[in-house]
Amino acid sequence: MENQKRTTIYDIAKKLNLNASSVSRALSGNTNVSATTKALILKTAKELNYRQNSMASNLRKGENRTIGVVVPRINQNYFSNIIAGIEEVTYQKGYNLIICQSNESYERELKCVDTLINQHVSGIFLSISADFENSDHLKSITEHGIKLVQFDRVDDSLDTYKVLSGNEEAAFEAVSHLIEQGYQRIALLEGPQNLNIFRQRKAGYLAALKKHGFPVVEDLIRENAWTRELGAKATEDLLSLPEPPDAIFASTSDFAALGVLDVAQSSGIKVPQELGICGFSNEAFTEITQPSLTTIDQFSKEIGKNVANLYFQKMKKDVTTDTGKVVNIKPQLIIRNSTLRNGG
Amino acid sequence: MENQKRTTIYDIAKKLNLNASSVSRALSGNTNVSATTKALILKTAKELNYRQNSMASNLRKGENRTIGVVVPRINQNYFSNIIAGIEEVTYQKGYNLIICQSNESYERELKCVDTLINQHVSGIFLSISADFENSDHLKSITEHGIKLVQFDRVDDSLDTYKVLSGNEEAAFEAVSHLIEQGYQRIALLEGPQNLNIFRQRKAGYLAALKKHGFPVVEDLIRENAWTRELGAKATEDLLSLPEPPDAIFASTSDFAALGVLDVAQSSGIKVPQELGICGFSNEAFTEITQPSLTTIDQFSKEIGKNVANLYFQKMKKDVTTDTGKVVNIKPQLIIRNSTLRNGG
DNA sequence: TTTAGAAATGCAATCGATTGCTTAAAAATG
DNA sequence: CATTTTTAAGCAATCGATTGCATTTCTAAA
Repeated sequence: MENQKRTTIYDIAKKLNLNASSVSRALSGNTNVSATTKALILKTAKELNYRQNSMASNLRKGENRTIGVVVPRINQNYFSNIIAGIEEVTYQKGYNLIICQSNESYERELKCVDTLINQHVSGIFLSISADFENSDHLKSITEHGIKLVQFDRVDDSLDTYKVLSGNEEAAFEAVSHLIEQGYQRIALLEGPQNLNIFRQRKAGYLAALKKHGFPVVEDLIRENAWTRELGAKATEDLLSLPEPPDAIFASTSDFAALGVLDVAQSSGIKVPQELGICGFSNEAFTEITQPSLTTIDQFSKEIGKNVANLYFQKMKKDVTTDTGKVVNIKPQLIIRNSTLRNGG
Repeated sequence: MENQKRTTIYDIAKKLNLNASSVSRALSGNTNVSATTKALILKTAKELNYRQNSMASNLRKGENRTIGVVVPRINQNYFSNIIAGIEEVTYQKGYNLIICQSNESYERELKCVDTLINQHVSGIFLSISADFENSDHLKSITEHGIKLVQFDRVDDSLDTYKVLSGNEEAAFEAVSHLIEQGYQRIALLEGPQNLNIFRQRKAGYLAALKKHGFPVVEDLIRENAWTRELGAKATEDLLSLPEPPDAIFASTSDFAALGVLDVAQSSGIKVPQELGICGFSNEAFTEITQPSLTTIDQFSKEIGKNVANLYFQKMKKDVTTDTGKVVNIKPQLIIRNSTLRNGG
């Protein structure tokens, strides 16, 4: 059962006293086969349990209806939803997905890309890892004639297809909302600045402060606070300042925001009265916490669909596009109780 | 850039006035090549930006270091963690993963399996979809010489490699715990009975009742309540009974348990005093709800690792195995506030 | 210097499917 | 019935890498 040879078109041909080319034509729905032999071929193919060898077929045809996806982690809601969105489109087109995780490691990202290039996939959809160094491997992708679509965490300097998230505007909106709610000292939890998305979110934060005439207090900006634990740690630090913040924008993730909430609750600080909290990504749990968390929805599944559609060149009408190579999905601020201290 | 031909070993051979076979040997680290030419070949390979065509290589060698994974949904914590676990092992072995979702559709599951067979993957790891009909496609997998590992939702009748979860014991434990806490009328939210895992959980529930001399009340058993909404609906029904339950075991999922909690809170019913709630799967949010939810951890990442290890025949020692083909990962009851009405 | 033995390289078939071209058979036309 | 046209089927090369076997080159021992 292990080592049996699988039936090929030659087996079918031999059994029917035909040439393999006729079998191939019959199976691929080609016209140049008589109806009777075609029926015969199809019948014996089923009998012999024949399956096309797509490796041979792809090799000969020089095409490969397979797309590689590289994400930092698949067990994160945000990314698995994107993948679900991608898959919805590629499935319909009859394309296969090879999904790889970089595990936020640059080295591993390189390896993933390498294997995908060797596999001769026809497209690669990629979101770069946290310890991103340079984009030689991305250039390599296009150099090998493979279509690259970057999404979310992209290298701006490369002229590839991209699906972006309007991080700056979203952060701007979030901070503006906090200001409108009367918060005066708004802290920022920021992510690794080698990733464009975190730079953009910080820019949005700064822009909002500027617009409303608020000073930028360096002490209120904390680096690399993007897990629940790191968020909690940063919050403890912040709250022990002589002039502590009255709101924290966890621009890195909802997990960081949860860490903030943890500390607030254990220190008896009232949210949203004494401390406003805003996260990022609209993870499912943000609706469940007490109080529920204000956050930003990025429409991850939509992002995924757009990535795939961009690949297939079928863009939706209702999205912003620049050069025809870039799609912007506007995120949405979801206002919940963690920042609502006056009626709105 | 699109249609350029990729360099092959023949291009390298031609440039160096060598035969392709030498190039192939040099690149595959074979011994029968002189050190000088080997160095030369490696150098020009890099210059010409050569990448092995794995389709050609696999075709010739008749092997394919690729494994297909079929899951109902990847944007569910439980499954994406399993995949993460699988990937951790397969990555080390230099295997690629092709991940497919059946979206809980039997028809689509068939298609996934079909494509994977055509791709000549060397293994398929699969968890069957909710509207499972029959396992002809699974038989087909092994008939084509592909090693099949089923996990979680498996077809018991097939003699394949399996990683199971001890659902019955877990459910038994959970219900026993509820009984110990003094709950008297324990309701069950059950899932589609065509899936073995839900049958097993029900069996565990019934066994626990029996052992403690509790009657089985049909009215307290509700079918197909496995989303937040359906869980809420079922709870409303249950609570309007003349003799409502004082505990609900949402054996289907934590999402259903969340639905139960929703209704309890909106009807002012105190949890755990007036109503005990227990979920299944230990989703991340169960720790966050107020009160936190008692649930069952299935060690999903562990399951994934074991699936892959079973494929590679390297089993851990600390797990139960039957015939050497089945691995059991014992789940663990996580007791939290939603069922703790006396000190324990 | 000759020659056995080892090392390096070349040759050609192979994996399975596809496809341009040629030939054979059948159908249509005069 | 002869000829042209259409249709069906076969032949053989191809995709790119691998590998058993044959051949050449080199090394070292006689």
